Amino acid sequence: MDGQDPSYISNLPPSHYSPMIPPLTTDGKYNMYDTNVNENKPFNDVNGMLQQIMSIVDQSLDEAQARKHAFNQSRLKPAFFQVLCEIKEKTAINIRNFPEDDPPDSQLMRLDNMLLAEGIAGPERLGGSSSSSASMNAAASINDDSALEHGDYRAKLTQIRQLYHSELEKYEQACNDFTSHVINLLREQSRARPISPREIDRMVSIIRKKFSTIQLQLKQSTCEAVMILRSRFLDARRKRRNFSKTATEVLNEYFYSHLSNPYPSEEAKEELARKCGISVSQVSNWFGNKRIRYKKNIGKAQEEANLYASKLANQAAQGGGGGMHRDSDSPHQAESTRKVRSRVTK
DNA sequence: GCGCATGATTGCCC
DNA sequence: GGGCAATCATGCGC
Repeated sequence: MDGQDPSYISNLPPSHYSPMIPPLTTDGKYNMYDTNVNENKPFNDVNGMLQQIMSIVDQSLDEAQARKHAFNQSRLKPAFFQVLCEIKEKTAINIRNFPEDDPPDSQLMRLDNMLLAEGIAGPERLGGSSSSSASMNAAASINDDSALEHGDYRAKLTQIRQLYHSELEKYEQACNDFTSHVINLLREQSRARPISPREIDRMVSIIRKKFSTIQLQLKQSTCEAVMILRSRFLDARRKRRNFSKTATEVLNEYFYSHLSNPYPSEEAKEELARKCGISVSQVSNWFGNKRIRYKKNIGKAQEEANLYASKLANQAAQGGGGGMHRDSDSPHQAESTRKVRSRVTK
């Protein structure tokens, strides 16, 4: 197979392309004296026909329509059509020259994946990005300012999503309109010149490819907008906010009640994060800072340790407790402190 | 405005 | 990858 469109072969009857061909006479020739044909029309000789076709663009719409109708009725049209088929075959202006389908665009796939991950493409979900919403929720719950920032972020993300979908819809509509317009045009033209259905399909795929390039640009700029929004949000988060008093108390209670080993497990960090309304990494930061600053200022830390120790003792006496497991209750506090001190001064 | 407190970041080590 | 240490940047009380 040489890739040639099987429906486009020069020895096929012209009727293969056009249903508007006049009927054949008994001897196999076209009826040149069809009663429907106006004998006064200039399409009755080849030269006149060519001149009329060449000048059709200079005519008004009505005149051109009338001329087209006259051409379609002409006795010479089948022969003319046959000639065009042969010319087309000889000059190889046919399907074999079309390139094969391109492989899926990796850039497009990347953009699609990103838009999906950010919650821009795909089904709408509350809270926007799944990847970032968890940390944002944690950060946002700590105070009203960041809650506002988070709400603002989500609102802007929703705005981007809506804009993206409305633009996408517009492009798809325009693509469909343009495609059907071209299909109609080619079908209309196929009455006068050889255009196979496969060639029309090819043209449709070319148009769709052009429109997908526009969509690619839309996806690209949407991704950029999301990235900018995200970096702005993260910048805003970088502005330090002190933890709430309760959060600091919860963290300190854990720290001083685990002085012998102030290294919360991943589970403990998660529980502390949940209790304090902060993220796990913020808990890690806090403990990192606390350990270092405790070591650096052991005197002041000792006072604080005693404070929390007596607090915990009171809680224990009342049958309460912090709710989290402690490895050192108040009677052992001094011992724990000593352990840490020895660890510090090693 | 200044100084301290404190959360976050960075670079290094294990 | 977690922890440490230094540092940055901001909050906050005075």
